[in-house]
Amino acid sequence: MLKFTIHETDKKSKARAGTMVTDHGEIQTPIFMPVGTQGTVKGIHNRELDDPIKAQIILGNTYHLYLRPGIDLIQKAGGLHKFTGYEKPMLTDSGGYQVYSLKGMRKIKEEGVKFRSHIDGSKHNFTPEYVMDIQRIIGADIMMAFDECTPYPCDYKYAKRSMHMTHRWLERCIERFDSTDPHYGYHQVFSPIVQGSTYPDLRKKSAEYIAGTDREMNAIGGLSVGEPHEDMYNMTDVVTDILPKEKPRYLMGVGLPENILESIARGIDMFDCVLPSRNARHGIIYTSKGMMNMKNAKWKEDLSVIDADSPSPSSRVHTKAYLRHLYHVKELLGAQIGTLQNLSFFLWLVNTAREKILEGTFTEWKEKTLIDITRRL
RNA sequence: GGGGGUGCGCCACAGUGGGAGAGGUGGGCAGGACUGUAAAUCCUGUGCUUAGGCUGAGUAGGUUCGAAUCCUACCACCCCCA
Repeated sequence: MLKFTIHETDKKSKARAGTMVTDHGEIQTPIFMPVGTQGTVKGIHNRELDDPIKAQIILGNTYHLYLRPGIDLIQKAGGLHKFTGYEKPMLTDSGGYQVYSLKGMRKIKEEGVKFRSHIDGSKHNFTPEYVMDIQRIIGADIMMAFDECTPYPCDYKYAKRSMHMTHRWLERCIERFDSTDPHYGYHQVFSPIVQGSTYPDLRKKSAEYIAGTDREMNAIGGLSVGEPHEDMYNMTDVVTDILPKEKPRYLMGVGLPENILESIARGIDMFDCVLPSRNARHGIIYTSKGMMNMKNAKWKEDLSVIDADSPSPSSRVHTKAYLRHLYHVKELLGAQIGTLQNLSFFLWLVNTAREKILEGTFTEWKEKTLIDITRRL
């Protein structure tokens, strides 16, 4: 069973600091989960997830791992932990996000989703039941429901219909999940996902429905797909007022550093986002003093270190001019140093938020920190 | 030394071979985007300008109403022969 303990709740916001205990280890919340879609967080090694990043849990993706290397091999290897050598907690996304991002290469029906592989165009059929089976084989500590992530903007009629279908799919996910056992001897948590686009009444309805399924944790999906930040925050607010306080809440796909702080304030415990890792490969560096586009000419001769306060040693040693050079000549080390910097910053951000919640100074710290981290250097 | 070929925009390569094209592709350079990873990716710009235009096809002449295109000389590079 998943144990979740809340140690402290902020007086001026809904922020909380807690601990989740999985069979692969503890997770101190609020937490940011680096995304490792294909069995690796792009650009870095597992041991760097421990040090300097201090990751406590990472993501994998059902759709991608199913296509390559395929579930037979993962099963043969003894699950994704064994296959990758990463023995800390893992969460798998269900492929619901690919229903959204691979639009044009899939067909959504009540029964499930027919995909065309983005690799070779081959046809595949994902049903809620099959996605549960695949995630059992992958063996992540947390399995996500198969949902439809609606795009933005999304008209009310479609959002409502999609939400109801996601709820029906959820029933099927639960039935299959509850009637099957883990393959590898450790517990797997199942998380349902709230949908409802940017409509408060739909979000409320969905949150009530999801809360009613009484699972070990809950997630909010369908946000950070291009809607204004105010909508994202409002929807999160509506939903966290309904989802049970005693269970972890996961806001899927979020986000920018400021999104994370604002969402912690609204009662979110878990985040994931490709932004720090992807942007690192594209030359965007996040620090506690602001963000930099390292490719810009302004850094060409800047021989000061990347970030003197960084948790990542390479950022304290190497200069901005050197990192810019690495990006310019497309050396892989640039992406590596950048990924280490961004992910260790994101983990620093949530860990510090946690400390401040425990100290009772979260809201003041958040307001001050927002000014720093949104600065463009 | 002789013969042949080629020279344009930051670079390379294609293309054109009397009516200009500030044209193509790639790269470089300068910006921008990226939120449960079809992404080490994608997009925009890249002669000057007072925004009307102006200048421009190795250099200098010439022929022509008109030349990147034809002619002459020179320069540079490439190939072949000695």
